[in-house]
Amino acid sequence: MFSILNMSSDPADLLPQVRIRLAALELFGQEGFHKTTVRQIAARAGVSPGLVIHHYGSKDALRQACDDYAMQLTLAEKTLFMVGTMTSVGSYMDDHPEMRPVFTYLVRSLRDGGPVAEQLFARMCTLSRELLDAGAAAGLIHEPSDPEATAALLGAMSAGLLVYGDLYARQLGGDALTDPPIVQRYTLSATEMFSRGLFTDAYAQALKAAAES
Amino acid sequence: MFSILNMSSDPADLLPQVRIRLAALELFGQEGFHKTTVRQIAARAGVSPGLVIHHYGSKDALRQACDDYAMQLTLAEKTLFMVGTMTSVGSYMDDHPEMRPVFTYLVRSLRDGGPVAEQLFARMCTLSRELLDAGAAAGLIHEPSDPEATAALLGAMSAGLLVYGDLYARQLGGDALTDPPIVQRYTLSATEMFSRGLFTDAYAQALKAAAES
DNA sequence: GTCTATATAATGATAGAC
DNA sequence: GTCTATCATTATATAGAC
Repeated sequence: MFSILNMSSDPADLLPQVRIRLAALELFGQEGFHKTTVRQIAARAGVSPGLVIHHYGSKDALRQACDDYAMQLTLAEKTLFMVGTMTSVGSYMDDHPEMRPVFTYLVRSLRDGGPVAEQLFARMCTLSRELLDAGAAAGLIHEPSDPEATAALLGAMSAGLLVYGDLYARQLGGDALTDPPIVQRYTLSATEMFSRGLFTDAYAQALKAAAES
Repeated sequence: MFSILNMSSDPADLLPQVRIRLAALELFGQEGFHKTTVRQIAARAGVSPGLVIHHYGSKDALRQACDDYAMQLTLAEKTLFMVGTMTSVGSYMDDHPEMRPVFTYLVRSLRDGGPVAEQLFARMCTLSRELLDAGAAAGLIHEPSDPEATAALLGAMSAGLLVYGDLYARQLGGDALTDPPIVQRYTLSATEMFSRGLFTDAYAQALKAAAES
């Protein structure tokens, strides 16, 4: 029920508990956990500092609530956090603006380390592995000799692009990874790198021989 | 002069100023700037908290001193921080154990963001570009159609491997990226990915056509 | 449930003796 | 240069009125 009334875009319609959690999610994501104070969260949520603690017990427990909330939301979104689908993050955010703070929060968590980062990273590796297997089955991808290691490598690369997307874009004279000209150059160069490859055959064989010895 | 006496391995031989900076470098690198307190730094350096501030003026200025020190040391080390040479980091650290805290500090800085992270990232992109050009000139590497974007992509991937090397290794059942079995699997899978490529020709052409439209 | 006011602890930084 | 002692600020968390 209430499905028609759902999703009011006015924050004032939300319960204080929820406003507090959303405010914390935004601030933790933008400023980091340690730099964010309970008072800032309270101010942004429009409540008193005491109420923040009253509802969540402690600042740490509030972070846990944000972790749970963010992970729950992204478990439903399989396509996020993959190097191959990185370019579609921009349009996804345009369609789901309410997910932007969640995305920012998770990227920040990935940077800060901790349990959420481990979960996210493992998830990115699993997704990479699934895409790898599906692609191989469909004849789109050469089956790697060590799929597990290849998937983990793709996971680390995806994480790097997620965390350093802005620096990457700035290196190319843009503002964000989701800017159309940046997306274009990213897609073309990544496709090139992942198809033709970088190394010539002679170089690859020399490297392989050296590694196996 | 004093070259023969140089490099005492006993921390107690160092000036308090230097011990303080080294202690801060280690703690900032391991725990992060915000979580590290002046008192912790003082305790590790074996001095009083007051002396830390007396020598460096403020905690922020002390961080700046660590930044300068770490960057100065790595400017001399061209080979560090490259995806291609990632596997040699382990043996490099074995030969230069005094560089390990510096390495940890820089990886932490890369995670925390800020000016040092930007410098490091830009440097990794520049190094990637140089290796790309040199490899192309030597006939080891296919010249990319967009070398700048390709170098930036390699920079982001390198950063990801640096920051998530431990998670990558754990995903493969190891402890650290520098463990021999992990190095072996990394090298083989990366060589494969960067030579034969992942995508089949048909898939690559389809992707390229979609991106150019 | 929500607020105001406050307790308590820890922090960065200072002052002054030696 | 170095220490001890302390200040002033800020943080989380609590207590009690409404």
